Amino acid sequence: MTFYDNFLFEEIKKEDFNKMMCCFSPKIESFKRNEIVCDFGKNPGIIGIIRTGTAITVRNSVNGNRTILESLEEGDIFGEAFTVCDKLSDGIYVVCEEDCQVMFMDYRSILHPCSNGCISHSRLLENFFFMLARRSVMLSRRVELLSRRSIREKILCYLSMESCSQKSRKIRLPMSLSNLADYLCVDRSAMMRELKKLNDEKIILSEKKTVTILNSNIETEM
Amino acid sequence: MTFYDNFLFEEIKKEDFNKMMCCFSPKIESFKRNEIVCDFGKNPGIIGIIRTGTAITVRNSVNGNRTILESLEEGDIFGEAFTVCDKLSDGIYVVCEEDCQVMFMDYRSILHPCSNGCISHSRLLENFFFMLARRSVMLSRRVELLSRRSIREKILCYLSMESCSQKSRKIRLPMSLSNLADYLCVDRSAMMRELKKLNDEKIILSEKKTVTILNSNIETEM
DNA sequence: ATAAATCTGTTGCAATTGCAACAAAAGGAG
DNA sequence: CTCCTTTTGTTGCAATTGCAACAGATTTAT
Repeated sequence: MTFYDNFLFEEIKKEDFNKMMCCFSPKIESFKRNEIVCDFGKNPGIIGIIRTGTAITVRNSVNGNRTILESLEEGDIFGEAFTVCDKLSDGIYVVCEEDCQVMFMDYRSILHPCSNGCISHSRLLENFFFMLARRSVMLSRRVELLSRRSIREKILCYLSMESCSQKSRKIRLPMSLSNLADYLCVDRSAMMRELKKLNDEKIILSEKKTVTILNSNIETEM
Repeated sequence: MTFYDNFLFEEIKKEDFNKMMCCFSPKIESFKRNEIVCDFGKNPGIIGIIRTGTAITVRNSVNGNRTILESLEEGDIFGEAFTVCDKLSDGIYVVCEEDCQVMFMDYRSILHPCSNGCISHSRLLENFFFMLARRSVMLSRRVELLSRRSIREKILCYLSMESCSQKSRKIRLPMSLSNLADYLCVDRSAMMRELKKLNDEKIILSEKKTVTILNSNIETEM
């Protein structure tokens, strides 16, 4: 997969792409597991696109809690939403999970039509818009999840969402249980305890990274 | 304020606006306090713009918890992020706070250039993009807030954000304390208790809807 | 192959939080 | 002004959650 294959350049001709690249002057870098891809505290206004590999957006607070704000995969875009209040971007990083390659660009070069008058710029804008909309949807789901008041509700909400997107009652967890706890913003051991309870009550059946929803009226319980 | 004055139509000529309105076939409706402006469960794919008044996006879960997902003010746009998984839009409503007037449109009519070939459609798209970006930022902040593990951290995070956007240590709360508790997704009485503690510890000074941050290193405590 | 690191699974205990219930204050409607 | 609704402020108690600390399993690195 090349950067050209990214959804951002969908329906844009190769020559227009190359022309636009000159306007954007993008930087391409590679990262290994656990390396810091981007420190928002130091790079406000930057936009990155994951070409290969995976990464996570995390916040490390001074009292030692690590929170996973987002999971990033091939083709995902990051950065455009942390460009408001510098203070709040502090402690937020993108960290490489599986070795990845990333393209960095400046926020404004996408927004403003290039002086070269690249013909496909409006299409680019539209694509970017779609990506933002998708991101907005993802964030809404996240808020939806985090607004649940108890660990049980968070787990069930998460499973319901995954079940929905995986189109099956049998869900394969896309991350480790430790990371899931960080994602749900709860204590890992407390989450394990709750998972066990849900198993005992025969509401779910979980083994390793596979969870099956047994109780059919989960949606109505949330 | 007319709909034409909305940010969505920034830099779009009045005649182009009128022409586009034919393509969008928008519906304009008025609402009184506590009336349901929109039920996402019944209207997927709809987009609304608040012309006057205020509203909130809430989710009523069957076990009686009410969660405020968003506050909507004049010029705000809602709906575009709840168009994924129908099941999850269930129980989510926009409810009128202060009497308001709303314009409803179809999501797709903005995305796709009208067949009439309205000249300003690309500008409209760009404006819509900005609104989405702003929304994305807002949701990120929300996730940022809700990912805090304790009530104390949530309060301090909220105050820090408000202080940042109000550019002052003396903050005027834009909602009632009851609504703030719903916004932070915590029990109201527990929040009151924590507010009292913060006052006792001289970290904040709160009286009615005015809160002053006394301790200067709040950011580092989160 | 072996060591090191990470992840899973458990538990007791303490702290935080939610719940229920109430009284007082404030705000709106007639 | 007076009633009625909403909001604020409090508290005891029970339930949930986080913390700390393990041991075993699994994965990754050398």
